[in-house]
Amino acid sequence: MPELPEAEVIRRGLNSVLPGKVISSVVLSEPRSFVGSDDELHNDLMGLCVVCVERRGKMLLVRLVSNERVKVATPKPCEAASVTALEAPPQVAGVEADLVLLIHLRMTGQLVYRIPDQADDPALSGGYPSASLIGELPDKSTRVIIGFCDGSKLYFNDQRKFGYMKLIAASSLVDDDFLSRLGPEPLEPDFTWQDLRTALLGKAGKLSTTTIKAALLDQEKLAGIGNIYADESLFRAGIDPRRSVSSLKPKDYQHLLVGIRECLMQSIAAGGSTARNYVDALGLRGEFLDLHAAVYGRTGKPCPNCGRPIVKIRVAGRGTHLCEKCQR
DNA sequence: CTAGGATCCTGTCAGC
DNA sequence: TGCTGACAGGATCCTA
Repeated sequence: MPELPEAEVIRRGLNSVLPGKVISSVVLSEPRSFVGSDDELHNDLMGLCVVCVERRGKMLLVRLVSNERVKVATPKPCEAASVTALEAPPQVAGVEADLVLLIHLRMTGQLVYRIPDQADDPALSGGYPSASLIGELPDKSTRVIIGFCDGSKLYFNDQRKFGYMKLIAASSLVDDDFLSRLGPEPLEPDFTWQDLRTALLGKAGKLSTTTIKAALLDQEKLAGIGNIYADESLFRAGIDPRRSVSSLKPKDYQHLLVGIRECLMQSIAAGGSTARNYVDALGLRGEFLDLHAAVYGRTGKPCPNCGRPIVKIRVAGRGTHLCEKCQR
């Protein structure tokens, strides 16, 4: 399911094609997929020009300016070590982006960018893996279609309608219910294991009885980790997901931070991951689960470390995979 | 403060 | 073959 690495892979893909494009049409076939559609807010997208695409946790942010005549700055190249979003708002011809299209894919959302009559150009697509990534669009999972002046289109598909788009003023980003409560980014270069411990212990501090699995999934404590990377990170760190955050030693948090970073970076490099065929923003199949997953989706298969069967249990209301020998 | 469950929604799959 | 129920899990909301 789309987590931080999937969002980042999509962000990089879209950021390589969208900047400079002017929105010429918006088709909304599922009102609940666009927050504020009752007010026909989506009509405000018309005529806006894309500045850049950023990411915060699992959320994508498409920055837009209303003046379509402005010259768009060249998007910054992506650097593996720096995937930070919400940096200083980009300047376009001296004007800050004034609107932001927020996109959260939740569980089954996907974004597909298509250029008609250009079979040579690979379609950009990413998110939840389903045939809609490579099939004819729109289809029955298509919720929003954003058309651009050059004829290209961005499809927002979402089988289960949990994801959403939302248009807000750039100045209101700090007030957004979701964004304003998000925890720190684990891939921030200066994010230390002490920061990780402080974040996961939360408000209750050393008295917290929350399980480490629940804490990792809590976006207010740490941004971007979902079920797959929580399980994989804990395996790499050798930590039992049922342990409480307060029982973990400094060494555990050191190992955990390394595990989290390794998982996320490997997945981004592999083009993301999902339970089935994952197609990244360049139309390639993501390979994280195939190549690097040790426990997720491997119930009953041998632990790559000790050979004992991976077990699946329930922790924090989620399916949780672990090796009971290697994780203590 | 926390845990746990239900909720949103649809597609898939196991079992009968 | 076709039905039924369980399951998938991101985030929110409610109850205990």
